[in-house]
Amino acid sequence: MSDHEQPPLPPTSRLSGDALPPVEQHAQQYETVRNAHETELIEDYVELIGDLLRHRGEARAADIASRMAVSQATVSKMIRRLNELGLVTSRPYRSLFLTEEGHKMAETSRARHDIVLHFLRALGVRDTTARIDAEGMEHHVSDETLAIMQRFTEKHQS
Amino acid sequence: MSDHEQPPLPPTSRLSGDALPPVEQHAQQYETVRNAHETELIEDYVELIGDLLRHRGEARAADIASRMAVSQATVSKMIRRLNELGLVTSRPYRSLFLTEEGHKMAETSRARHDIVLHFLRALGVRDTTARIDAEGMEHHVSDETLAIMQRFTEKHQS
DNA sequence: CAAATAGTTTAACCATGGCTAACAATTATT
DNA sequence: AATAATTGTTAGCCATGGTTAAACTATTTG
Repeated sequence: MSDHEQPPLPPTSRLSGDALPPVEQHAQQYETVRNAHETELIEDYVELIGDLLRHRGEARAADIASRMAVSQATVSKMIRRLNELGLVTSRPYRSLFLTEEGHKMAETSRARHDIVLHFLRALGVRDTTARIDAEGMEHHVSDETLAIMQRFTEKHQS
Repeated sequence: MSDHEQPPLPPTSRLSGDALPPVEQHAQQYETVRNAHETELIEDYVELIGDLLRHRGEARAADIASRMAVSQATVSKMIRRLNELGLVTSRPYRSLFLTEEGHKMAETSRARHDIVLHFLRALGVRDTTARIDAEGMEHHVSDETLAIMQRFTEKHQS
């Protein structure tokens, strides 16, 4: 369907029963996933804080806790981490705010999230399902794939 | 804990700058992702063991370690867990084998993995990227989306 | 057959991200 | 203003999934 630059597909378009990828490539796949996992949660928190600020004007720990379905203690601990990472500023009993860097991360995450979500809907996935899938998928979609998803969505939007 | 967010929420499908999903739905999204993470690694190991058995006839800890880019100690520990979970059988210093249940999990994972991978390629994603993305995405794609991906791939396969 | 090498396991450690329970501070109610 | 309720923090616990280093087993080879 896509007449975007067709990548030069390797000679072997492998089917399921095919050879394993070479060790280094295989290893790199798993490494990429592990690295994604490290930043995933951080990004989720930052993205949510950004969303809360945008829509509610403030981001309180209690809201984060209920939206993430996690205890307040967990959120509190996480906020300390985000603070150490220079992503948020927080004064006790006050709303959180994002630093410059945190804001950038939130924007990037939200953009990525939206692209995936809209793509899934354009594909024909039901809204509720699309939201759940997007939440999980967003951290594992490369920029290359993201670009393709975006073009696809634009094209298939009536 | 109680939810003091009362603003009326507009109907679902709107664009990025829009209202947050209702708390329960939002919470469920994150919960689903957390649950996926719990089984993800297990499935990756089992899937890899299945692949090694299929292609190499045996699955040694050393192979798993190098393909996962992880230390042998980590693999050893993980194998113990898989054992406790009734997914593999292992005798010390011998090749691993999958139990009935392990085999089923491996098959399911591989099928899911293949659907995502083929879908990405059909979309126009380059092979190397598709492999990396598929590895990360496979555990976060619902059955509904999976079915849609499969149909898409069949249709767009030239 | 003994020794070297390769493979496997164990022990001890670390960071992460959950949890509960107890406490502290703020805000709301009466 | 006093008290109640909500919100936030801290401390201590647990499981997971990594790590290195050392010990043990199996296999290969001189």
